[in-house]
Amino acid sequence: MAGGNIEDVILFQIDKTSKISKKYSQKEFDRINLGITIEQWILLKIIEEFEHISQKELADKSLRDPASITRTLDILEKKQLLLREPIPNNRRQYNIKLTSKGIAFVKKHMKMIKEHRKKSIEGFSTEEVKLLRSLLLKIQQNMS
Amino acid sequence: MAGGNIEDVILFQIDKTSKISKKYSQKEFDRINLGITIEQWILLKIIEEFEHISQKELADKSLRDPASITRTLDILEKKQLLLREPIPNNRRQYNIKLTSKGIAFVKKHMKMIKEHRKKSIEGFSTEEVKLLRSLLLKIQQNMS
DNA sequence: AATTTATTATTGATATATCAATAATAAATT
DNA sequence: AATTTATTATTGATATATCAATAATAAATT
Repeated sequence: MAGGNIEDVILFQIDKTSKISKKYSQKEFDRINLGITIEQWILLKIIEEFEHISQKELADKSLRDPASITRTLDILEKKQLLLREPIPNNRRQYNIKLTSKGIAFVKKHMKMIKEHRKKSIEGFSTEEVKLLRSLLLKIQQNMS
Repeated sequence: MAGGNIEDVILFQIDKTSKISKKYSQKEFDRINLGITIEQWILLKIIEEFEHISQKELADKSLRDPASITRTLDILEKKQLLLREPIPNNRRQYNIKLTSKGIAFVKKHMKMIKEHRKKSIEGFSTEEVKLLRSLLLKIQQNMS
């Protein structure tokens, strides 16, 4: 193994794996004219999980910048998939919630998403998945 | 393990790991006023490895879009770290090469980059690194 | 209670990501 | 050799990423 080859760098392979996987899913999204991006889907999914959530929490959970969340929420709000609900006695935050259209949207496409997740670890043993997860968490700790 | 938690999704953890690592490196870049981004560094590194390379090849190796490469190269050319060298008898491609300033730049900061790579897999056995790499490659194949 | 500090969301600026369209031209085909 | 096809780099449009600055206001301190 040559020291100078970027393909030998684990962080490069991690990024590459993430890019390839996102491209795969985005192509499937486009193929069925889903009308949203991967990043938008992830936000919808997080909101669905937590029922209601602030923009700050969304930024933290998705590891994105609050500014970026603001803009993506604008898009999803325009698509009527979610709404910013005012919080009584708190005029600094909103409760971000899915609309009924948003809930139906997530429900409708969850099966496809689960297939992508499954496909990614096809041929893996339970042990391998566990090990992979623990190694990834270890890197996250190392870089935090 | 609940089925509905996005943190349990391997692809999510892979992306998270990549984001955390990039943020770590970018912060270090900014701390020493390096003046470039991670993406820009990666291009410089690939060009350094291959000595000269076309934009198409750069796009393939970095898994980025040719349009994105065009724009990032404009920035790096303005910084005088690289140049687009015309190829005789080929007016469609360029040879992308580092300038002497670019070569010196990569050489100067390579030590820091190697420290980041090392830090990411701190506490890993040789076996674990090998296994992690093979699992990542397997996911890449699954999603290709 | 008044003042100070910290937090949240937004906007502007700049870089990156991706698709589609285009121009130039190299490569393949007839 | 002339024509067709494929490839490469670029530009425009739109989405995302990040930092810095800002406004609003909640929380903490005096």
